[in-house]
Amino acid sequence: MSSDSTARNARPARLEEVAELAKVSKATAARALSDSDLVTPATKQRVREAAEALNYRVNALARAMSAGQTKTIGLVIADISNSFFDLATRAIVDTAARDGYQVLVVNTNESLHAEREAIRILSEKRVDGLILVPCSPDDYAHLEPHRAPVPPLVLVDRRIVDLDVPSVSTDDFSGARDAVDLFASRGHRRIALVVNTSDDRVYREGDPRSTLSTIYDRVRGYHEGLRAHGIEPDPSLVRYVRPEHSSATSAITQLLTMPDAPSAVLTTNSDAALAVLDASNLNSLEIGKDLSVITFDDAPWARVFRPPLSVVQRPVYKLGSSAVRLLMEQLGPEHTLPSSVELRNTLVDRGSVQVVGPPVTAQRA
Amino acid sequence: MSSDSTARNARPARLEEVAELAKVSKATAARALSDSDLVTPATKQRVREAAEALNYRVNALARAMSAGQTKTIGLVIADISNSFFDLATRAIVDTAARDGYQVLVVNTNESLHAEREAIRILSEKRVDGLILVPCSPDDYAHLEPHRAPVPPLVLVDRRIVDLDVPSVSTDDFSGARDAVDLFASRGHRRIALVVNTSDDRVYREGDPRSTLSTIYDRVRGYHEGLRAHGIEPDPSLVRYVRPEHSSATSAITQLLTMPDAPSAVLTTNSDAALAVLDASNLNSLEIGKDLSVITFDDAPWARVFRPPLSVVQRPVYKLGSSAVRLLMEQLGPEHTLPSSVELRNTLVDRGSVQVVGPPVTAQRA
DNA sequence: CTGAAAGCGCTAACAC
DNA sequence: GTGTTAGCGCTTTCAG
Repeated sequence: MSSDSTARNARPARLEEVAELAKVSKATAARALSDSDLVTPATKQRVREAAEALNYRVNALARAMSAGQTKTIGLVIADISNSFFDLATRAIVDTAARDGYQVLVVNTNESLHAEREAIRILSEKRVDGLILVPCSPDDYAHLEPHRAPVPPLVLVDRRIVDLDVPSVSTDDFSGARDAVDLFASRGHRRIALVVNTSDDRVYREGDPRSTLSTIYDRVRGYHEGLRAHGIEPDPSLVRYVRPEHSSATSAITQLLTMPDAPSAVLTTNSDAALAVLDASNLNSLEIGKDLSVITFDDAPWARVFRPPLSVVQRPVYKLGSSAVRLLMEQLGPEHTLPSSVELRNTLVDRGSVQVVGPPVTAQRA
Repeated sequence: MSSDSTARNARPARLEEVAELAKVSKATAARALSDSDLVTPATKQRVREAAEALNYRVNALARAMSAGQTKTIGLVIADISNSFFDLATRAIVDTAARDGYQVLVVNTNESLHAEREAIRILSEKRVDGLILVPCSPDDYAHLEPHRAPVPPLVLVDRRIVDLDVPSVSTDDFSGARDAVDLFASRGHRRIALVVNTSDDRVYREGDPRSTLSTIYDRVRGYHEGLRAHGIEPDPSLVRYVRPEHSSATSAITQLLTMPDAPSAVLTTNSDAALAVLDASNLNSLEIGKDLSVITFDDAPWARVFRPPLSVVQRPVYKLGSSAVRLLMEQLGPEHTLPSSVELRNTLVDRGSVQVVGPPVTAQRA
């Protein structure tokens, strides 16, 4: 039944063939298909029918070559399957589609080498722009607009202090501070912080260039929260755990079973929270009773858990869609370099923070 | 400090410029960069240095035009942010990268129209192949190799009965049957099935063409499980809920509070499980005690939940990587059309299925 | 309103 | 070994 012109493996029809069938030139055919005013309605009609008959599809490669744009953006993400990045990915894919762009996704798995490779490949494929979750706070030579041939760029989630590139992030300093404030106002004094990261470097006060910005902000916010309540920071209450669930669980077990163990834990993402819940189970600690918990990121299970988990809700979808918006501004005719955006987090107190003493109010500086 | 040739917005260097700088022809330059044997080591060196100096990046578009392949595959997925598809996406992106392919991702949000558009766009962009989670079991004219100019195709997760295209799926019939078998062997007789789908159509026995294959298989497996234990199917125990959490929760509340309510529930994915847990909370039903639960898909939170959830574990990562493998076989020099693959599920009994009567063994037909 | 032709940057077949 | 050249399929002046 199928005509040869459309059979499998048949080279798809070219514009020239459409033009021939419609008995016009390539130029006219092209104009007709792009609905140009310079073409007679009758001619347009003939061309459209010819295209339809041949099942014509423009070759976007050829178009991109002459037009100078691919209508494709690159997304370089640190870990797609992270419960946070997957929603962001979706936001980016959907938002970009609305603007007529498709998204070429590369996963770096938090490897700097992979990041460099990804950028090279996406540059070669001539993406019109790039959205990137950088994996290092201080190794960014490959991102410098003036050194490498990098397409217009937007950073998501993590900022890079010395790099003059627009970024979209969330106000994690306030998020962490507010979480600690909630703990302290309910009487907690031994408040732990579990930082989930595959990066080895730890927070160093006043040195935002050596830790991922998300981590830096959260640790700083944590300290600020303690300070506001006159609580002396105890380094042993801050733990860095790797993303692998098992290693995180054992590190946290150690935290929860140490002498003078914390009564409250703030975790930097929902995977770390799961590790805390797991460790609590293993050590027969009841959440919301023996141990209070707040986590960054409102995973779908957080509100269903018993007790429902209190969280620092980050506007993940908006993070992604804003990134696309910033990129589109750069791609627009204005060619403006947009300024960075910091979105607000929301502390949602659901039930995993118990009262252990009389209400306490912070003494903000 | 930056030379003009590499400054921002400067058109990236072309092969011709590299050739000029190295004082050779384009052809030689091209051969040198692809490390061909036909070039003197000395010449190679010169060309490489020239390329380096100009920060040369091949234009993959131009290469694709003459080479006839883009080294890009398209991924058309029904819902990226679904806890199941995000891992599959990652598997596909990672596996493809290992074969030197990048992935252009499009989300259809379960819309047939979006699916058709996605395929058109990806065809235009000349992807070498396509991995697709189809959103309809019976509307597939746009997927027919002999009707439309569709690139080599592999279906993931969902099969289409009458469409001769390789697919990768999991053995969900057995998964559902085994789950019901476990329930029944522990004495459950009122066993419900909660099907999470955005498709309106319901299961019709013997009609695998009108329901998504994943749903068809699971309902059939559920029935088979009941049959093996001599339990009469009760239509009121099978509920179709839409993905939106709130509507799912209310539908499930209705199920759990009806007269002669089920003592066990099997859910077709982890989102549905969350809705069941939520509804249980709202109605003060304790999981593993008042209500037994098994769910498809081993979400990260399932084993941390109390009691830990028993699940039908699907090999999600392998689902994705197998899809890439099947696609690569089609793209290979052999041009073989691989046969479909069905991966095995694993029933993991963790603790959300209680014993309500004496042990019972199935009477398999 | 329509057509002819010059690129876009690369690869590969064919000369030398 | 290296150079020349003809496409790949489209868009877009520039002529008419």
